[in-house]
Amino acid sequence: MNTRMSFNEQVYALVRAIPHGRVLNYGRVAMLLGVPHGARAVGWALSNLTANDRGVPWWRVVSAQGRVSIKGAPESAFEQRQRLEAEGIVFDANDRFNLDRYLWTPDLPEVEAILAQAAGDQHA
DNA sequence: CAATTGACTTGAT
DNA sequence: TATCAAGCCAATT
Repeated sequence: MNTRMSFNEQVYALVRAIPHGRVLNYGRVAMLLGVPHGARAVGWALSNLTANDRGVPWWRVVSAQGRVSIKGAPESAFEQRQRLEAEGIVFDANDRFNLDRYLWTPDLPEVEAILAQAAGDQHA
């Protein structure tokens, strides 16, 4: 076996595991995947999400500053905010929220299990 | 194989 | 606190 998932696929697998009402910033996703400075790569991966990848809660991935960040698509940014608010996340007057309060902090073993299972499903 | 592109981050101003 | 410039990375061309 050892069907290695591409970085993008690993990103999708991890994002899929983010619990309802919790969030993860781009940099942390990269870090959990073993790439400490791959934040931009994570953004690139999510920007390439298509209708086929539905099921990936992309709105739970935010900036390290506690704000939504979708360039060139104000509508999508608004949609992201609405989805987050629907899950209980409260924004302040500056369109920001306390990241530490909603940040998902999975254990490393947990992350590995998630990736391993995703890789397995893909194989099957 | 080099250049380009982005839903990022951080440190300096 | 708000801006700006430089790093950093995977995927695409």
